[in-house]
Amino acid sequence: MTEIKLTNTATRRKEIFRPIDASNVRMYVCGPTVYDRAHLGNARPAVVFDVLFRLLRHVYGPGHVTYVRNYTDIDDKILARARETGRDIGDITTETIGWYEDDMITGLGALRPTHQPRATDYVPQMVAMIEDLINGGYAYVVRDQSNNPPQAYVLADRERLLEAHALFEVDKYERYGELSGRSINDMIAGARVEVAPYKRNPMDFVLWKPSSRGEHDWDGPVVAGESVGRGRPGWHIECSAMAKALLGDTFDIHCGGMDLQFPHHENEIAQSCCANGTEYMARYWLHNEMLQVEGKKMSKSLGNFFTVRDLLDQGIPGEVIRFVLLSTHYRKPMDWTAEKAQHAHDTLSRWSALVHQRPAVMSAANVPSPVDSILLEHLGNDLNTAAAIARLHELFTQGQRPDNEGNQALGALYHGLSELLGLDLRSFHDNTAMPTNEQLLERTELNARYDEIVATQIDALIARRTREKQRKNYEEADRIRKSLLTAGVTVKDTPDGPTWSLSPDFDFSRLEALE
RNA sequence: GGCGAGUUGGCGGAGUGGCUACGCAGCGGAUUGCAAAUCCGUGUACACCGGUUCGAUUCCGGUACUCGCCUCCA
Repeated sequence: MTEIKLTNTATRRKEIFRPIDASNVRMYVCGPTVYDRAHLGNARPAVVFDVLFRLLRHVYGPGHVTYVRNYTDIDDKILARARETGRDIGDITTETIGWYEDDMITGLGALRPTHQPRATDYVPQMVAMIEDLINGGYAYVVRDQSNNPPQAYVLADRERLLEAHALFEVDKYERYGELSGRSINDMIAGARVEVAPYKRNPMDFVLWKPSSRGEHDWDGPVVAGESVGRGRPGWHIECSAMAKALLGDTFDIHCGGMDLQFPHHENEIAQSCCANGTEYMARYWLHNEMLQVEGKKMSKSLGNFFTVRDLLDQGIPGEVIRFVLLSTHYRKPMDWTAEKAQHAHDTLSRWSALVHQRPAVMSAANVPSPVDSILLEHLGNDLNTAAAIARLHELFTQGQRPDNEGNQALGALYHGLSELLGLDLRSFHDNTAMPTNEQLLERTELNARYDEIVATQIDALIARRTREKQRKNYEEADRIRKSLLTAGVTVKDTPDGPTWSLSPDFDFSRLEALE
């Protein structure tokens, strides 16, 4: 059996993965808050941990891995969006979830997780967990009686202000801070947390909070026969409750972005361990590093981000996005650049062209075959997707041989790529240059229509050249190709006929001048 | 202020206490009517300063720089 090693944030070491129950390996990934399109940074964990899911399925069997990725569908940002647009919250979240699945599953080729729970479907479980925490002495209920309520509150909300918060008391969990390597004292020293006079410790975090509008709320926890009041769950308890409901009190692997390590994951551990009475929540904690765009941090507040849909709409195939995301190890910061997209595109084009040329490989594509052991070894080594891709390059070189050995190498390339990295070369067809960042930003629907007209004219010219070639009139054929090249159109002859691609400096007006 | 990560050849990007990563680009050659693709060959890279060692890019310590988290964020 392939050995899988994973870098465990909890121990800061690379460890050999040993499942709690090999017949049901359980993993949880913190999913998106569904109020808007997923951006490129959201795609990184979705793609990287999809590879982990594929690897676990390969090693333990597809029926023996349970993968949960949640949807946070109740949150301040969603409420704000509903208020801004006047739309129903359920409409917004349902639509956004549809987008997410279009982008990640259809667009980027991620497998559908076993369960994709919506937080709002698990509120009773959250309430029960909060009750356990309060009854166990790990959490407390306070009423916010501060004299200066935020301006946002209107008179009608005054009553709500007296509704209670349920807070987790971090001092009651001695291992608080262990995952992120912080002590509570350190955190307080440099914390920029809101000063909330009703907190026993500034680091205490909310489990249940009153709704400011009395809408979209639920019956709260009941302690000693008395209700805490209507409201909604805090963000952290959502994941604890969903993980418990679908994976059990403890499970194998918990994944998410580095930025969630603290406070989100720290809080999840505190809640789950205290409520469930367990030593640990998950055995292995995996965190992916952040993604930047052209050397700058991508963040919503800076407004410099691309959504996955932007890239897909503007001519970058999902396979290219996925390839770029996997070409850097998940624990390293990675920079998204247009140049990388171009390189990824060129590589996939070459691989796919060769695979398409081999009937033997194509006809065997649907037949299961052993995955290349070196490839598997790289992936088992803490998801070293970059090394795995290097191995695929080697298989590609071997695959150039026109004999059976070449076919086998190519078959290994094909199968490894499709099964473990999630990239199917058969569906990859693209011959255009990747857009530059400027083009990405400027392209519009109008441009797309314009491109179509250009394509028609280029096709016509190439057809002319083909005719001239057939008449062995090479001079004329070369003249046409050279002219196209001047305009930024590169023509290549392949066994299946000529294809063309545009260079970034393609200029339609120069093409017209040739006519 | 607290916590943490990183710095590899022109670029991207793995990895290792001594042995070619890999890809792109470049250069030389082969092949193809010419191109493209492909093939072969080709680069004494590991931020800096110390230490450990027979030997360090790889381990330890320090310096510099970059970045992230601590606040909704993957």
